Amino acid sequence: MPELPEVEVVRAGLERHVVGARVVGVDVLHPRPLRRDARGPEGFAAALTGRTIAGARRRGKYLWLPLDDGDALLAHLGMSGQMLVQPGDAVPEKHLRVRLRLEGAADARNLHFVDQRMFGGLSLSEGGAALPAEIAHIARDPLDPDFDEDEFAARVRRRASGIKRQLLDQNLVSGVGNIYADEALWRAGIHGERPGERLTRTQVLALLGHAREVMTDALAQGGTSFDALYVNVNGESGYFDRSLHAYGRADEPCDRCGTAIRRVPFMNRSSYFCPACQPVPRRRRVMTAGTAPLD
DNA sequence: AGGGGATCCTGTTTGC
DNA sequence: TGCAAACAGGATCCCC
Repeated sequence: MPELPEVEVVRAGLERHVVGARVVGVDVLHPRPLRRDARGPEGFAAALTGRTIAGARRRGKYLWLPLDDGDALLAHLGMSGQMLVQPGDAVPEKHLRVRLRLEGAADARNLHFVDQRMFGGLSLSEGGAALPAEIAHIARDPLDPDFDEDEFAARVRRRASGIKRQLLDQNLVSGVGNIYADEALWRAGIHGERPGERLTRTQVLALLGHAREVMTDALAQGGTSFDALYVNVNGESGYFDRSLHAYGRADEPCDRCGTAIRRVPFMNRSSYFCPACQPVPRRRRVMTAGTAPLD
């Protein structure tokens, strides 16, 4: 599942392989990944044809390719999206959804948007070269030098919402997904259901530091594919096998204290945590039906 | 307004 | 063996 490190690997690969290329044709094999583009599949294809890719940028889990005229091709990988740079005669992947035929870059090939589950997508953003308006609401990510830690801590501490939900709120901080959220919380020794307003500023900043660290570590390992011909991301960076302490480790011993890692449902997915290192917050007293209200 | 749950997708895994 | 349910989850939408 592409979170920030995986998307950054893709961005770097695109920068290397497709910047300078001109789009000479667009083949739309499935309309769904273009649902965010008001032009529709045909309009998207027509509008993109003839443009030249001028760069490759990223914010959080979004990436965009600025075009030479100030517009941008905006992309999100969703959960299963891939951007593959392929030779012109490549056999289409099973889940190939959109193919950009390229010409003119140093090693011009075709760019394939492959996405099994199609939570991801592409769109053409008018005037979006610097920052697409469609993602203006997405916060900076922890690896962005302009990320404002003080503001982040202040906002988190103003909300009653659980800290994991806040970590996943792309309006507060971007790039963190379910996996790295659990890992950062494990490293910080904080339970994801702790209300933001009950954390100290120091705790929030430490947690943010752990999130940054776990993503930097993953990036360092995923970075080995920078030189690969194909820009690829499928969540199998190798990082997952070696370095995860919490995510996906239900019933396995905690690497820090040996207590069995627990899995609980969370937002239609799962949260993993160590019940000893990350104690479940005590519920505040709730009025029960039989309790007389205070006068 | 903030909080929290539902929804979209498809392929794989698990369970009866 | 076969079918159905559960599961994976980023972003958005909707209701309270």
